[in-house]
Amino acid sequence: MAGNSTKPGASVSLRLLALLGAFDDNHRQMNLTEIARRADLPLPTAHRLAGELVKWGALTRRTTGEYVVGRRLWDIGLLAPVQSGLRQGASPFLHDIYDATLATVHLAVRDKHEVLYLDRLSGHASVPVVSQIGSRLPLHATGVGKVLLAYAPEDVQNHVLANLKRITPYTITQPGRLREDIARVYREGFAQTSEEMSLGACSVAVPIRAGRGNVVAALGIVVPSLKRDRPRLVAALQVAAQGVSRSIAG
Amino acid sequence: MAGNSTKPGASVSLRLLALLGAFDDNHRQMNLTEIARRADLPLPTAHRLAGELVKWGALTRRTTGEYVVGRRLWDIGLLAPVQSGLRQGASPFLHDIYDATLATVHLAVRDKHEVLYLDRLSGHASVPVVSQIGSRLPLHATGVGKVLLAYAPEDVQNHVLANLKRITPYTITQPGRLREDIARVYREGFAQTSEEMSLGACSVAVPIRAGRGNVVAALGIVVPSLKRDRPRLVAALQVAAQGVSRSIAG
DNA sequence: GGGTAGACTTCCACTGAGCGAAAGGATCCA
DNA sequence: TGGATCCTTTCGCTCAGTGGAAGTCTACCC
Repeated sequence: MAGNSTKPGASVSLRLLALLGAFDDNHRQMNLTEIARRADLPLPTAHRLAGELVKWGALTRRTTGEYVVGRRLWDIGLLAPVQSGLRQGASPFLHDIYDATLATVHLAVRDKHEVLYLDRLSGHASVPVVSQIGSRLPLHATGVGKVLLAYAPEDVQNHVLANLKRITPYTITQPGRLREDIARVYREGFAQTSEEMSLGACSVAVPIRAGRGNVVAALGIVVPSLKRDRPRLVAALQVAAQGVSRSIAG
Repeated sequence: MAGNSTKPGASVSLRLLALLGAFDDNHRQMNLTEIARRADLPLPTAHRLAGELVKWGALTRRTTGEYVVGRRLWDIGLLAPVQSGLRQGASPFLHDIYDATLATVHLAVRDKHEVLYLDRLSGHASVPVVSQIGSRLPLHATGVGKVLLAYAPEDVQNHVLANLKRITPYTITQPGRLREDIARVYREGFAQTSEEMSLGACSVAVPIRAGRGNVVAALGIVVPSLKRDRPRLVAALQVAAQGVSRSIAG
């Protein structure tokens, strides 16, 4: 850019985007100093750029001085065709499952080596869960994640199996055990977890297939405990998954 | 910016943001020429900037050459605290209404002189409606809009009443009639429309209040026709709106 | 009330990043 | 073959952007 930049090669655009990229799931609200640090920009630069973003509506500045993502960016973000066909097709079936089970229901896809949550339904009485629409969680510790992992290409499986991070005491961190687990998922057509992602939460999930069998997404629910409910939950999920498949095929 | 710009005063940031701003509800997918025209940028400039946005993930380029909003922007947009308290608090109640009525359910707020849809539920059998999450519609032609208008400050009401655009043959375009209508809404606590926004769709809506009475949002449903169902629908909505109020207060 | 620390804002001289007219491809259709 | 439409690249000019430094503001402590 112009002038005496300390980092020639970084364009204004990149700086601006770096500034936006400083926001994530765990940093939804930051003061100027923190943004500058995370975006790796000098403070005056961050100040100027953030000011422009605020003026346009991409960011909003709270009265406390902290910055948050603005409504205009929310607007534009919603225009993204992030699986919009899948999401729209699946929406009614998510309700159906919710009605039948009153559990938190998830629709997720694999994004590289993580689960990306596309949609989520939860009611008055559902277990509190960490996932939010748009958030990403590890493949190996969630129900939908295990499903997506079971049907993922081998290189993805290998990468994930080589990096099993412990999240709770019950997270599966031995590659061998997880490999067995996802082989079972592949055979039986559903996955389950027991407090592997968060204590007090168990989950069941099934694949959603498009056309001639390839898995494009996963449908799952989170409940406080599985006990003898599992067959019923799996059945409900499988019926719904079939419906979603038909819906996105048409 | 640097160089021989034809429009001194327009910073890179503004150009970049103008490029993003070219996308809206009716322009989710555009070729380079159209983006350049809508953003009011020379084509080579648009090309360069769009390239940077694509590289970062703010836009995605389809194989056809058309640009769409990218997943990364979707991600970041979802971090916006756009009434997230309201949306989370209201979500279970939207389900309740959906379960009770099987109609399309809306949660909306007023954004300046328009309705902004925050959330929407619709099922297998719902009437097709134009609204989407994040979209804006006129205040005077929708159920939720009339509610929000009825409780809006006088200057907003005046502005809207002075600009009543006809959308269907049944849209109310006479200021006098609409003023009466919203006075009735204020008195009776609910609004209705009959094919004023789209043919074959009627709606009922009620206000959601925060704390000591001020209206912060509206809850509405869309059905093919009202007939004698109205009292039942209004009752369901009012119960849910009470619940939302309590939920966001706590 | 003086001192110190931390975060935010403004200033300004230097300069290379960004600009866009123009030219060059690519693709399509008649 | 020739025109139409869209996309991509080039290149020399120049001013928008940069960030160190200085100034402001608030909070907290002794």
